[in-house]
Amino acid sequence: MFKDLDPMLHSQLRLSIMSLLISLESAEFSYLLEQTKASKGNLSIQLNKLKDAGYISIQKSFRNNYPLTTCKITPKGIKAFENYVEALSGYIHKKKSRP
Amino acid sequence: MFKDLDPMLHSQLRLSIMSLLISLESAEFSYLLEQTKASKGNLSIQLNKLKDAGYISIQKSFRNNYPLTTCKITPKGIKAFENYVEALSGYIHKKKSRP
DNA sequence: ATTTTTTGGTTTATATTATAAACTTGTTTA
DNA sequence: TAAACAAGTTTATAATATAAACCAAAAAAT
Repeated sequence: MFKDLDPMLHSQLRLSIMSLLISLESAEFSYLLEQTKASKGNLSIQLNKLKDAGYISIQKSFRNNYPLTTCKITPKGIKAFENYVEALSGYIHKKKSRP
Repeated sequence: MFKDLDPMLHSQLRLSIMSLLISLESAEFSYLLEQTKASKGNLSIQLNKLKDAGYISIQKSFRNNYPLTTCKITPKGIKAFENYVEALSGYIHKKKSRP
């Protein structure tokens, strides 16, 4: 009846991150921070979880002497996102008209 | 950018329950148990949370001498479900085509 | 007729999560 | 050179989901 929802994506912040990354070539930590309005700590944690799941890759470098964290979605991440959307659709059908 | 997802509905089991109730006039505890494949304890807890939130009403009665718990979605619950679906749609747009 | 099992749940305890607060390391500005 | 800022990370806490254990009444078995 109801397909299981991937717990890695069934989180508001992680879903927001994936939603952004799926339509961007890559995104910086600070950009994700702005867009999601998460706290830095929470964002850091959730990015690492997504990385550990293999859903994103994280590249660390420097820009103007400051650390720069850049994230990309992986093919596995794209697949997982598409699966999640597919599974969700089984839950969110609209209300049936009543007598 | 991203609307907040109502935490009361952003739970696999509670969303399943609401998804069932939105297209049924009412449903018994045992029916929800079958359909959601949840444990009885978990179902009991989540039904009470939905009731406390005003999203469903719970009617307790007896049938063949046994207790019978019957649930209905409320107008508030219908509205909340519709809002949730609306908010979600902002997250689950499909992948943009890449170069 | 009394022990055992089943029905239909509820309560309590535990494991997992999400989140914010505090901290770190290095850089720039006053 | 001390204070403020950048860009995160780590630690602690609060909230959640879930299952295990429990309970009361009814029915079935002995």
